[in-house]
This record gives sequence, structure tokens and C-alpha cells, in this order.
Amino acid sequence: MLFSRMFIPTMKEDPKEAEVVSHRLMLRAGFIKKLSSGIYTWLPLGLRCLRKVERIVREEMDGKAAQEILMPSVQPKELWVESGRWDLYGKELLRFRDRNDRELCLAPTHEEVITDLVRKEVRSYRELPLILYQIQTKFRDEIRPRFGVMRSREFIMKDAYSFDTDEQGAEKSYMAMFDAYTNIFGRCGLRFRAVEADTGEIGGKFSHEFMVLADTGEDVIISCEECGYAANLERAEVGRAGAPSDKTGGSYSRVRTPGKKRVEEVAAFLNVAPHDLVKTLIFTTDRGTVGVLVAGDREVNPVKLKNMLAFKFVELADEAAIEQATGGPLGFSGPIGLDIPLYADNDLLSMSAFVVGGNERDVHVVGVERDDFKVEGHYDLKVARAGDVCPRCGGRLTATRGIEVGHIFKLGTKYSEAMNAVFLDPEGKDRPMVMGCYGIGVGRTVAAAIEQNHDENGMALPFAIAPFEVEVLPVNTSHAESMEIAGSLYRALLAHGVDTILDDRDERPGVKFKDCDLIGIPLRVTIGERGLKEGKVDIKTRNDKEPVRVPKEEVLERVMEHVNAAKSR
RNA sequence: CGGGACGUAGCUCAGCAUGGUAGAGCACAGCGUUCGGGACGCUGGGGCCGCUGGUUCAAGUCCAGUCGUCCCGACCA
Repeated sequence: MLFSRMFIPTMKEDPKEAEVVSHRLMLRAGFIKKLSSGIYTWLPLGLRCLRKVERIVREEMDGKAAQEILMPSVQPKELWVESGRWDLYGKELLRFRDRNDRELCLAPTHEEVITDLVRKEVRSYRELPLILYQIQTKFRDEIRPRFGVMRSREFIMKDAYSFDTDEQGAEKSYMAMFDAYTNIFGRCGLRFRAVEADTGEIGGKFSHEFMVLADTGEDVIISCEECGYAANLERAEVGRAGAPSDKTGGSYSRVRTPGKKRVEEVAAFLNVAPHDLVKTLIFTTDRGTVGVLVAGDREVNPVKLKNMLAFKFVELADEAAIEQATGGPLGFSGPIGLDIPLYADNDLLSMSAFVVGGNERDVHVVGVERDDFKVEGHYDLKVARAGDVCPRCGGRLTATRGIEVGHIFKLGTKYSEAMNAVFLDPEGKDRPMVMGCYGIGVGRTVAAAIEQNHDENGMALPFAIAPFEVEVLPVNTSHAESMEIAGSLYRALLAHGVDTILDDRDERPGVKFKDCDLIGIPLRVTIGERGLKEGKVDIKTRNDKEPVRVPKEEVLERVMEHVNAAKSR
């Protein structure tokens, strides 16, 4: 490809709309262009990068006997009603009507359509297992799209779905996908980690998220260096710490804490540490109003609360509900004398002489022991943080940031039962298929790669996904010998199957160097009069400061060494 | 959804408090000088000042509405 003929609108200045590095660089390097909030056009360079990721994804999917299909992105309401998600999915599901007033939606995911497809076509256990996948544009009407293609409304996703006859088969499919994902992100040249995750609205048994490690990531990964336990923050468990307290209660007293609502305010006022307080959070759930107790310096993890105690939904109560349940205003809730089910975090087991709310304006209770009130039980309900005890091995947990690029779920029979996707087993009996679903944010993977691989000059993309592998850069296009050598090297590299761009523009060298660095081409060959005086040209990798000067006769061979080394990694 | 800000050239922004011929730098075109890390000079093209309405002799500037974009928050006890 000739640089001069390619549509590469690079920018010298930072567009003000971009906050994070990947977004800024993708705009500056001419990878993407915004059309509307959360909606982007992929320009030639960005698309090349995207296609390279897609290609790796296809190869690894095909390697696990998954078969590619392409499903519609406009889908009828009926299927979503059948799965129960027409009502469950909130405003993120973009709905509209056609000319016949039929209700439709723009697909945020494809479980419904795939389940419909497979239930109509697959009859027998002999046709299973089956794994189908697609690479499709999805639409989720995000509350707040941001960070460019990292969190956009329209985005490109690879989604795969597995159908098995039983749990064991489903597990095998799951492991195959786990394996494929590990290969995919590895081949993309990314540093990543697979972590245990919550299944959320998609539902199902268990799941893993594949997180690209980057300080700018939106997600927090909790992990244990000692045993390898890793989970996202929503899901991360915390082991118990501290010996149980055996103090008996009855000696608490009520104190006035005028206007002190926040934990820090109360703690400072009473001259105790925040950890000596117990917060009583009132939740509205499908089983009525409940209270949750955690230490003052901790937060309740609503996802764990929901899963641990098998609620269908949990939501923090509003002020009216709090007053109704506790008799006191927001900020002064406490467990003593409260007539709703109370669930305590494990921390409370070892706490003694703590402070709670008095269920009355400006009143707290001090010197409380845990037998001063009754709880339904003690559970792991708090948000994990660095320094907590590992739930598996008792080691220390650490926190890292990451970007979620892949997510795999074991769905079980949730959709197959709801939508009657059954097969005939060898005994001639109908059984629901056991499903799994597996997603990769392809566009987001590109952004994550940039987030993880850049410097002050621009992107430094991994070889496997860079828009070009090599740039041939003649310093002076009007110098005949330079152009001749550049041209023949360019053609030779193309003939060797190397993805090469020739910067044939009549620009000053500085401009060409800057552009080359900005768009992150891993390998650059500079051909200039200065080197040619000694019969040499310069080879420089994106990540090295200084070029290596090699005889012009050897340049093809030397470049191929680099290319082959990069390809075999 | 709540709060904040911003919409002026392709990009970054000035002009607006006090209404009176639409500006700079970068980018773009031509010419010349340059040429191994975003050159310089001269010349030139480019604007429904987001949109609609209002006030006024006169609106980029004042007022109202509207649309768009960005940021922050949406776990507080």
C-alpha cells in the first residue's frame, strides 16, 4: 500500500472529546471517526487492525469446530417476549416500529435468535454438540457512551453459542472456548487475565471474563498472587478475618450525634475509627425490605448479596422506605429493635463494642455487641479490596485494573427451557439443550491493545494486529537511488507476504517519522542519502529508541528475520 | 436520570462583560527557499458563529426555547 494513496487523516492536535489514551490516539491516527455519540466509522487503518483481530478470532473459533454464521441485527419483539427479556432489558434495548406497526429491536446480543434457529433445525442428540458464532454489529443504547470504541453504543462483537446434550458436554464446550479465548488474546499480543465473573442479566451458572491488564481499565480485578484466584470486583469473595468475638451484650447506650450522618462524620464525632461503626443499609428486594450490616469502612456488594441469599432483585431503599422500615431518617438506621430480616457481613462476627444507628434523627448507639440484635446469619457480603483475605488460600488479595474484552458464560438450560429448544435423546425423550455463550468485544480489543501498548509518540501495536507490519520510509522522494531501493524492498516484502506500507509522500522526514510512530507500525525501514553513502539503510522497531544500520543488500533478509521472529511468538 | 460545561473554518481555540464589516495557529491550494524527528516566507481558498424564535435601526455577542457534544454523579446510611 502506498501511503500517499491511502486515506489516513492524522491529526497533530488532540481532539478535545477524547479522554483516554486509546480514544485520543485512534482519533489522531485516523483509525476511527465519530458520527454521533457512541457511534463510529472505522477508517482504513483502524479497520485493518480490526480485521486482523477478527481473523485471529475466526481461526481460533474454527479451530474448535465452531461454525460461522451471520444473524440479523433487527429482531422481532416476539422472540424477546418469549425469552422474558423484552421486559427485563431496560432502555439499553433500542426498540422501534416498522411501517406495519410491528415492534422490533436492534440486537444487543443474539441468544434469542440463535436459540430460535437451533430449536427449529436440531432434533436429535446426534446433531449435537454444536457451536455457532458470528461477528456482528450490536447496539446497546448505553446511558453514557464514552472512551471511543471502548464503550460505544454501536460496536462489533464476536458471539458464539454452544449447544450440548448434557452438563458434561456443555463443560467441554466451555473449556474449548476458554482455550480459544486464551489463544486469541495471546496471539493478539496482549497481557490479560481470565477472572471469575458474575453472570448478570444473561443468567446462567458461572462465567469468566477475559481482562486486558491496563491501569486505565474501567474494571477492577481482585486476585491472589499465592493461589491464582482471580475474580472481578462484582464477584470477588473475601475470606474471613479475625477471631469471633464472645462478648455479651446489654451494655450499649444511646448517644446524640446531631447532624452526623456519614460514617466519617459519626466516627470523628465519637472519636472512633470508621471500622468501629456498623452501617445498616436498607434494601428493597423481591422478598420485601431487608437490612444489611457491614463495617463502617466497607461497602455492600449488591451482586454478592443477591447471589448469596438468592434474591431475584435487590435495590437500595429510598428514603420513604427507610423511614417506614426503621422509623428513623436516612443516615441513622441501626439493627437494634429493627423488625425486618437482617443479614450481617462476616466482619461483624469479630467486632465488639461497635456503633450503630439509633433509628431516630441524631441518635446513634455505642458499645453494641452482636447479641444485642438478631440476624438471619453472617455472610460474605462486602466489596473486596486489596489487602483482604483470599477466600481460597488465606493469602492476601491484590487489586488490578483491567478492560473486559471477552466474557464466557455457561448458560445451562435457561434459554432452551424458556424457548423450548429441545432434542430427542437416545431413549426418544425430549430434553432441553444445555447452552453456553461466549462474547468478544472486537473493537474494544483494538482499543485495549492501544491502551496497553503506547508511548508519548503514539501507538505501539503488537505485530499481530498492527495495521501494517512494516513501513518502508524513503527520506527524500526526489532522490532516485533512495526511491529505487525503497521500491524494490517494498515489492520484495509484499512478495514475501509481509504487510507493508511505503511512505512515498513528498513530505519532510519529520512528518513521516511522526506519522509512522503515531499509527504504531512495529517495524520501520528508513532509506536515506546519509545511510546510502555507506551503502546502508536503517531498521528500527517501534519500541527501540535507536535504529540498526544494515548493508542495503541484507535489508530484506534482516527484515524477514524480525518478521519471522514476531510471527513465531 | 441528576449536576456542570461547551457548540465560531477540517482540528485547537480567541472574539461575547460594554451589540456596529468574522479572527489566530495548525491543516488545505499555489509559488519560492528548505529537507534524517510534525520547516520558513509570500499569496490564496474556506464560516447559516449548532438550530428556531424574540429584543433591537443593527445579534456570533442580549433573552427564551431547542438540538447536539463532553465531563462528573447515580451505593447515601
